[in-house]
Amino acid sequence: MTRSESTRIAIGLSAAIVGYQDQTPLILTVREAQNDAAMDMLPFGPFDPLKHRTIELGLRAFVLAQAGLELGHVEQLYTFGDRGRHALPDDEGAHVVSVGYLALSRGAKLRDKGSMGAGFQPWYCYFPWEDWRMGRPDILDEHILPALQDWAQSSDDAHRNRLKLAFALEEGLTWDDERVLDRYELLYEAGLIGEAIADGRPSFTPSMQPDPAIFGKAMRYDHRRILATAISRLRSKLKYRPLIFELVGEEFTLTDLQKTFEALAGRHFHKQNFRRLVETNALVEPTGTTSDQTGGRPAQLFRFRREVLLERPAPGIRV
Amino acid sequence: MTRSESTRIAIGLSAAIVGYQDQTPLILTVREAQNDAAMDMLPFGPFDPLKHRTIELGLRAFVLAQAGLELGHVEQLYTFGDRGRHALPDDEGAHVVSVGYLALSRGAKLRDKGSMGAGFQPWYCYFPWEDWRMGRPDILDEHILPALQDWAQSSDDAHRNRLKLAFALEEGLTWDDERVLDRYELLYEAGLIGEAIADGRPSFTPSMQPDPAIFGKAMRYDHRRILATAISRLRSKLKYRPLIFELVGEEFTLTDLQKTFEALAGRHFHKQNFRRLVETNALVEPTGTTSDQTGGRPAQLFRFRREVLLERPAPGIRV
DNA sequence: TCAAAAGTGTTATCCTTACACCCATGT
DNA sequence: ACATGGGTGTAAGGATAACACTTTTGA
Repeated sequence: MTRSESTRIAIGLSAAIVGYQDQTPLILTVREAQNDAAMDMLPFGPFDPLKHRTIELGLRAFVLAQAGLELGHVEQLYTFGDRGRHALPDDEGAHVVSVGYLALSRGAKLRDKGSMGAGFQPWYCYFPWEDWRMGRPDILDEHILPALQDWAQSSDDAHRNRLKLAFALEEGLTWDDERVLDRYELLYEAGLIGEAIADGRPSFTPSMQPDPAIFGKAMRYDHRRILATAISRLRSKLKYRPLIFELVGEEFTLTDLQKTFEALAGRHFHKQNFRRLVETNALVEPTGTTSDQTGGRPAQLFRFRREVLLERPAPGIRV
Repeated sequence: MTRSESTRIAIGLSAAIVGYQDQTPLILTVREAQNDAAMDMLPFGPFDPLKHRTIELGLRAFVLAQAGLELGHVEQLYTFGDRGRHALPDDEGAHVVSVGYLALSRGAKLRDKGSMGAGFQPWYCYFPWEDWRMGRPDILDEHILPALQDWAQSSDDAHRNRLKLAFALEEGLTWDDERVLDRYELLYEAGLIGEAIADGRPSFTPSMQPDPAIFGKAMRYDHRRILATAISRLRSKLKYRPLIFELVGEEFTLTDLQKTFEALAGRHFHKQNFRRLVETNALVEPTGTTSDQTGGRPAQLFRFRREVLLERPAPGIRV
């Protein structure tokens, strides 16, 4: 109950900053050379309560300073305090608690190929199995699930059941786009991804480095876990908050909007139902103009009806 | 990006530990004498990463040491890092980041009247306007809403709209039992509750101390805000996770279960619909025995079907 | 005239909500 | 007999999921 015995600890901030361009959800990563390969991380930095009144303000400031980005919606994800969570290169015995954030940013542009430093990267290159827009990914049945099943065989019931639910392995279960974190954690525990090997976990297939085309690109520290948390949260929140409008332009066609939504959710939606939901919830209003950039019939342009925020308790698109 | 420049900070843990007895949701508070009154706080203490591998383990340990309680379900709520969040009595310039937790505990017993120290207290004595089980609380229309409306009159549109949504002030809007935090924050911003006065906020009615029978009992620091967050989270989570079974005994009647649920949600549910949901989701199974403690027809006893956790992706009771 | 994409009408189904009613026990 | 609380059937209304179809442009 006494406060004075507290240990002094360093607070780190990690940010999953989401953008969107050309039907591709993007995530801001910092790329670093590492013995003739490259390693990605999320932007992260210290939180200094002397300089910033709240953690969120600290985050906005360091992202602005480091990447020149103004953030829109920002929300806290989770605070990790694991001691042996990761070995820091410059760790002189500081104990680190790290606070993860999700943020949205307009006008993101894809990183130049081969560039280092900060840049936006398609998020599915870290989670290829999460993109079902071209149908169920082949890598699931060809590589991921066999490897996971192998591991589960020699594991316990609890693991087998988590596997069953997270990957919808039984008749009657359906793939839940929100379970990104569950699936990532299972892959980690099974020792199938780079981070597990880096953390010195007993790997089930220790002989080979996991193929990034199958198991995704590894990230430094636990940053891919934070990203998984961010995607889970965003996919879930889109259903009851109009966050999607922070990623499209001021004016957009309904197809634009749907494509953006589908890119984030990683799956397709029924066109008519999507439109009805948007209309029923009064989320958009026509601008009166049309766009002929479509290739076919020109599309009506819409804008976000900001007023919904004042009218409805939970405006979103639950599909 | 460099870690070494981090400021050293103390990490505090605050826990909202929920129990249940006799149709009353309880919360563990620590009561302290304060110039011939008493002041309640949540149990809180420092997190020491040298002693505990994760924050959650640290929390379990300090609750066990301090209150002798074994916790069931534990989940993180939010991390606050406000500089001027509250003045600590023994603050020698330490900057505090505090991590809030929600936890459930079986077998809680109501605090002895007048006792000091740790004990379970009905949570509605901190939020009397949140208990709608005996109908819409009179204090809302008689005191709370008039005071809030007064304040909103001299405030801006954003405040008026938040007020409208949080308290369902218009035809077509319904009281949302999950918006506990929204409502608390409005009362705080309006300067209507004790904490706002303690924090030196400009009070709208500075002349009188708020009546605890109307505006609830104040708590130390921002602990009532953490409790509001906990209630919001718990009410929401009950709808898709079977947490309710951590608060009832091994065996229970369906009416017991419903009463517990209603106590937490702060409102009544349709008996048949509640039962159908419990049955449809296969959450319980009959033990085959009956209880004649009921006063009327003896009731069948049920137990939680643990297997649902392995079968269904999101088993809960959405009413 | 055809391809491409926009945009719409309608139905079958399920889930939610609420009504009204019956049942088994103690006093 | 009747009060008390346990326990159930069923119908109305609304939300959801999917079908197939028409419209408007550019090439």
